[in-house]
Amino acid sequence: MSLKEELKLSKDLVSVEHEALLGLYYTTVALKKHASEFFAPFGLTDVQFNLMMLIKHHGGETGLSQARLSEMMMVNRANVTGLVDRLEKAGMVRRTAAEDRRYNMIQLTAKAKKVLEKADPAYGTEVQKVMNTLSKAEQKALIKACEKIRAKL
Amino acid sequence: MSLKEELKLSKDLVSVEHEALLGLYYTTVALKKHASEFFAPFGLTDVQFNLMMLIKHHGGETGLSQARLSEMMMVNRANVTGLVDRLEKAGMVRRTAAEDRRYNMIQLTAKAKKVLEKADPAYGTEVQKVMNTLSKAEQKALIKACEKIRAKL
DNA sequence: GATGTATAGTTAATATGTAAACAAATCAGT
DNA sequence: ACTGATTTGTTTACATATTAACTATACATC
Repeated sequence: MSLKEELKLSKDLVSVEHEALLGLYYTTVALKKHASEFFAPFGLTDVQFNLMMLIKHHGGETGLSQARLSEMMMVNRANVTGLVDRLEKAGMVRRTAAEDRRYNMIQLTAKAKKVLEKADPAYGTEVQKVMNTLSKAEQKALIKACEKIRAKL
Repeated sequence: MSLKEELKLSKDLVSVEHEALLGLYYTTVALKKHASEFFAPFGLTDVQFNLMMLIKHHGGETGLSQARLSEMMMVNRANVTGLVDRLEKAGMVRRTAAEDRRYNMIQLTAKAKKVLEKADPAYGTEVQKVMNTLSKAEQKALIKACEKIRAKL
């Protein structure tokens, strides 16, 4: 369904460019809401799951520093402080000292690893289900289009 | 540039599906940041601009109710309360009584209309500039792909 | 007309995001 | 070795978003 229909607008959108922009925006909002609902039964938010997945898949033995996490999540350093605070309080990560004493290395706890054992493959399946609405060619075209847009920003 | 490069990942992403999803997500984040910076000189956030544009273009003589705004912005009613509070405090909108006394009809002030006179066309130009990285055909394919994804959610 | 149901807006608690200012630690160049 | 610049993480103040519980109003049906 077109955005115009979904939002019950009486007028057409201004331009195809604008429609494409809003399409991206509203689709991402909808995807985030879907992810939120998906992770609720695991006691996680989508952002918390993302942070934990980054450590699981890219943290190696040491974990990741908060600065590296903020870079990978494309968010401010200050935001990661709060995210790690809440995950630490929930018993999912711990802050560990590094050689360079400016860094906190963030590591997953056993509890987090156990939760991810279930949540990770389940989410993978869910992503497949949603995105396979598009053919492989369409998926690749979407990736390329997004890359072009990001390059222009 | 690929997401893998942008985020400086050492490993490939899990699947094309996942890459497409993350591409959408990170592109929208980048677009929102770009919009934020664009509106800062006007003393507006991107969300505030959006809300005001909806009233300008779809509010007619009466303005829009908060419930209708929440529907068009795909956000919770409770969120609109805060948005309107802040815009009212800034002198950009006013709450007006409707026949049905459950409704607040939100209208633009003269101050808001004056700001939008500049911000609206300037933003239109900016959107063209960013999105015209894609051909019209690519834009339409992007719109279609987004519609298919939203239909699956 | 009374009653039950639905809708609109607000409030409170919480999560996520930003920018700016700060302290502590490290690095670079002399 | 010292000095100045940079980097990391935190704090504060704020904007945006959610859910749940609440009030006020309107509607539907008997």
